[in-house]
Amino acid sequence: MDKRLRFISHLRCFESAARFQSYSQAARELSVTQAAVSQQIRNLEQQLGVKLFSRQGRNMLLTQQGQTLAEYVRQAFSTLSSGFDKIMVEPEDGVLTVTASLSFSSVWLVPRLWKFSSQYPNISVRAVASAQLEDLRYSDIDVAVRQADEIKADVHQEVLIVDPVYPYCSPNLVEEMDLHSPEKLADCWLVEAIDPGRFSWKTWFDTAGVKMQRELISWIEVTTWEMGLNAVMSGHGVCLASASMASELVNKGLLVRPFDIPIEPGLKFTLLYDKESPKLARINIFAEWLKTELTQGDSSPISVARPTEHNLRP
Amino acid sequence: MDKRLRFISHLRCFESAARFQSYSQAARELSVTQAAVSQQIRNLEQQLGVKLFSRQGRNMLLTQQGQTLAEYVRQAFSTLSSGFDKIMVEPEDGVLTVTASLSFSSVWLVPRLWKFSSQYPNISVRAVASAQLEDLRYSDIDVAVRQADEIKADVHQEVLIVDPVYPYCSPNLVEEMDLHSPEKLADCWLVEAIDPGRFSWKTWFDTAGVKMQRELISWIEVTTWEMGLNAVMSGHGVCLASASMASELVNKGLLVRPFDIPIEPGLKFTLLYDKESPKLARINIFAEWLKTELTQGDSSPISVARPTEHNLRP
DNA sequence: CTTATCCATAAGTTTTACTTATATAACCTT
DNA sequence: AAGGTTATATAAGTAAAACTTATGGATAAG
Repeated sequence: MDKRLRFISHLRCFESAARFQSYSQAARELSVTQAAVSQQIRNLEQQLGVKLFSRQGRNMLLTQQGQTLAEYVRQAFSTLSSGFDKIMVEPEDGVLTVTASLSFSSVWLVPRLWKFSSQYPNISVRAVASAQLEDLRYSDIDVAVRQADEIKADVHQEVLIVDPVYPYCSPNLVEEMDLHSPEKLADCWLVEAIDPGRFSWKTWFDTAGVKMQRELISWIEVTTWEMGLNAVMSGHGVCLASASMASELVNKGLLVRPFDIPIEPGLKFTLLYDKESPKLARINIFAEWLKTELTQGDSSPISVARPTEHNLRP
Repeated sequence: MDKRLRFISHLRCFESAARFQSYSQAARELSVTQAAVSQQIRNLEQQLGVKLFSRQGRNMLLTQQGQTLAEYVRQAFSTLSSGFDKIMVEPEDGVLTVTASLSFSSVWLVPRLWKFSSQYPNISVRAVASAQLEDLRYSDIDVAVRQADEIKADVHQEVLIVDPVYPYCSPNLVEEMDLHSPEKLADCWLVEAIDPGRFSWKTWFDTAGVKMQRELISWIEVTTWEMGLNAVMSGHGVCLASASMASELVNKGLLVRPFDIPIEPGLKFTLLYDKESPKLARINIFAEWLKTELTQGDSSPISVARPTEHNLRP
């Protein structure tokens, strides 16, 4: 056993710092402080008796010897990763833990899980609702589905669909309020998220070419898409929602889309998982099913206003 | 950065245990306790979620997955060792620290270092005398020369010579005591080490075919070969010493070998160094010089009794 | 010149890796 | 069968390593 392998744990810091040429960035990657990285590398240099980095202002450049070692370390780490991959593969069958927002979980995912289960009876899906993205690398959660324009996470990301966002309300309200033009919406209660971002009623009215006077409208504020949908389903105003999320309710005749005017680009649905997960086989099956289900789920609305001339849709 | 590399330091225990199929032997190799190895491997198995060993009575057999991982780890470690080798090579020039027994250091090595230095002026040798073999892997000592039949050490060993052991005394004593037959030695003071092992006067007399009566002989006990040589050099009796150690003194006419009857196999001189030392180039130069010097140093004695018929020498 | 960013270092804190002690099982010898 | 030896497993305790926090110095950019 090579005695120099006693310092093997230091090599993680070394390899990361070598790649970034920066201790701070290495520290971020490894989720430790800069000082920890600095000390580990100093320690490694002392033990090996070799100077691996030379400081150039704020950059840590590799010495010739540092470059040589970095190459070998990279190769060794790659070999180890391959070894781990080889022994850590789980079969397709088994449990899969999926996390998504409360809205998506309750409105979309959970109502459809029976479909997945009947198609893949040997895969058991456990749904976990969470407001934030959960850790996918170091926790026991395997897959996440999130709705956001950009997700900062150090895992694999895959856009499933970009879901247009339309107004939705109960069928009764369409008749009751005679909703045949976008302007008429100003007479209704409008349901809006506390922090809607791009998916605000203002954005929609702009898209529809209608001038909105916020102070003349009655507002209902909600914290989740689900709450919005639940509100309008019982006749309380009109809300904005993505087509997929509303599709089940529309299919059941509980909601209609009064105007076929979307906010686009719509709501991005992203699938996230750890590329190094031993459950990759299982995750891939779920991902395919999810993608299919999301794209097929956008069926035509039962009742909808015709497009105006400046907003033609195929 | 592969998150599974967090467990990289556990892989030392794993690889050793895999090779030995024994935690105890791994523990010995790594200089830790069996319990430490057991816990590290249990930890690794838990973290990876993979069973790596299965117990068969007193053996720890690798599972299929354990075997697979062991192969990858071996390969990765080999790559790292190569990397270390590549960056840790020192040039031929520089300092070399040599350890040897007090006797060899003072009687043989130090008096000859000027020869090495003039031949290799860019290599500076530092001689360290020690009663025991020093640690060559984790200390700053590069090379050891020891005299012993068997040396237990986890480093590279190379027999330099097997040096015959003869009686030596001052030239005056040969005349004074008329030492023309081995039997005459019983009338002299005999110098012997406290724990001579194979190199006792009894062994020599047996070799010479002379019956020794210990209680009729006057004894001087010494702790080192050097002390013995110093004693007889000043006329105090006869001591046993290896040819090389005595050669300088013989050449200078300070000692003679009264009888050309050796104890053989003689005293084994072994060179030891760490095969992974960055100073290998330097060590090899020193080793070659040492070997040459030791074999050339066994010159003929100035005054010696002729061999008897049952102890002919070429 | 000021501000921001980066690494180096010392001191303190937390976590990991180790040791010791003991239990259990397997193996060997008489 | 009994007794002794050898091997690993585990719990509790200890020591060492790895980390954090705080601070200083250097550099780069505005």
